[in-house]
Amino acid sequence: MYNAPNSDGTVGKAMQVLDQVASFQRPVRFSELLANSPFPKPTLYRFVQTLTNQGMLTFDAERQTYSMGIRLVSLAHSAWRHSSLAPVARPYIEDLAAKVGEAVHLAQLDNGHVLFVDKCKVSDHFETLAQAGKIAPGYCTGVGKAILAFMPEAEQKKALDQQSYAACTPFTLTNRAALVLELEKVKTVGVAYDREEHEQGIISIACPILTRQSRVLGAVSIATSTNRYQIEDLENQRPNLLKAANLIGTEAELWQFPTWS
Amino acid sequence: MYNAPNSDGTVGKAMQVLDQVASFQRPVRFSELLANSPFPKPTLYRFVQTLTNQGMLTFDAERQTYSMGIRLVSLAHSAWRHSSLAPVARPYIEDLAAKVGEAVHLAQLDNGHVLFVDKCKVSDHFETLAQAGKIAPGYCTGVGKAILAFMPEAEQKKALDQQSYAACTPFTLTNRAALVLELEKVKTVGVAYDREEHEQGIISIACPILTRQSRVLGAVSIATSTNRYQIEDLENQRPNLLKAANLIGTEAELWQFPTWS
DNA sequence: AACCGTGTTTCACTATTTGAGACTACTTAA
DNA sequence: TTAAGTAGTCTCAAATAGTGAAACACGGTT
Repeated sequence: MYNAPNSDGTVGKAMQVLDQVASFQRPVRFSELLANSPFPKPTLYRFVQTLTNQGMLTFDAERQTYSMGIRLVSLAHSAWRHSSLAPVARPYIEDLAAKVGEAVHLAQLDNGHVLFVDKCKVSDHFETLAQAGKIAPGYCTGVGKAILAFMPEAEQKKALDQQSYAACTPFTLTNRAALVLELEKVKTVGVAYDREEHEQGIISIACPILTRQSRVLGAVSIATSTNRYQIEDLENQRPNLLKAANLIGTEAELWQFPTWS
Repeated sequence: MYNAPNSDGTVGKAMQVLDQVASFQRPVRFSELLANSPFPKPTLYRFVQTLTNQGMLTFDAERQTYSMGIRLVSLAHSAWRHSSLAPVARPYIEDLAAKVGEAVHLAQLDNGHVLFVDKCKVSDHFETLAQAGKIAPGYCTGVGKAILAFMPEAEQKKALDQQSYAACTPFTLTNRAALVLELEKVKTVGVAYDREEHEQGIISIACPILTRQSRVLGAVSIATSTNRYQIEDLENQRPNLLKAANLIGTEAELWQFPTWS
């Protein structure tokens, strides 16, 4: 997903290795990495060593396995605090979650994929950290469609090319044409719906977070289960959702001008 | 802090640049970076370009500023899930926080510095993400001392060399000898106290999380303010703290976690 | 028009990366 | 016990990628 067609140098390759380790979702041995690696043995070996030195990976000497290093957690702390909408949006999504009594998601788009940067659910607050950082496809989620619909055309085109259009559920839009049509509707209506397109039984209403210049920063959504509500019920929350998105948008804008206005 | 005495190659330098951007705690212009950089202009320029391509940094074209990229958030998500104590410890520290009604911290040691991987505070649950990833010194925090005291001698020596021994408050132990003495006490007593050594008005009781083989994985602490309680009051929570640490230790072991050193 | 401060590009020079292969250490099979 | 196998580490000449002084482009000031 990140491995650009033409890599940029040694650093790019190292990042590729990082991704690879991450993709295993568990501690991994050198030989396992090697088996799925485009790099020859000594090259991969050096990368892994370097990354370990740097704290981007950690090596368990007992088990001879590598996993993601905690330096990443600390770098990401910084990223989250200073490059995501989450810190400014926090009070608003909390508020919204409390008001509607359902899960509220906050997302940004990252290379065509929806990155959940925060989540707020009244019933169990502690799911938060586990969810922030999660990645989902853009073409079949409410937040994804909301962001895509409001992107500048050139960027949108690029992002649309990156979607897989795999059928997550029977309701998923599985081709680009259908998605484009849907996005047009989203743009005129102002909100996007996820009608069980990503996960069966889960629906959501999402709207983009825009600056005053109509640049899309991210999206907020209210998600719920079909056991409890239907799309029509979510529709009732639309004013609340729009208000929250609007507040976040204006505040984020202010926050982007720290000293020099 | 991470830039090993002798850097490892291009990748190491790139990471150094990442750290530098992170250290600004805000979007930063190229020239600002250049001013504090050991690298000549074009070199730095290329690094910044590469890192941006890779999604490790993001560039705001309007404002001409760089900040940490959201790819880091997604990589860190993986790190947090698979290489930190947090996921296993979560239920226990929540439980502990609820029982004692004070903030509970969970930390690991990373290159001599305490990395807070989780935090739980009954009054406001949502501070969590903002706190996880925070870095504090090892020599003047409860969790830091608890971890240091129980480290294998060789590693401990290395970690002690990395402390700055700066006086955060009038109560800080400001030299290695004093700290070593304290650590010995900690080791015999089994818990460490932070007597306003890091921040004035903040005290804590901390204890290490150990495996059955007495390998130290991290530490938990209960922190409070001197406005409400004294060290003696925290002492009463000792059984609860030890029990939680013990439970986390055994559970973490089952999960077969890697070492961090 | 001349000047200055950013940010970007060029290009010859050089240091780093590269990877086939050799080597070690440890495990399994005979 | 030795032989064969497997995972991990090291070496070194060749190739590549990184380096940075200098020069360029661009917008804003004086």
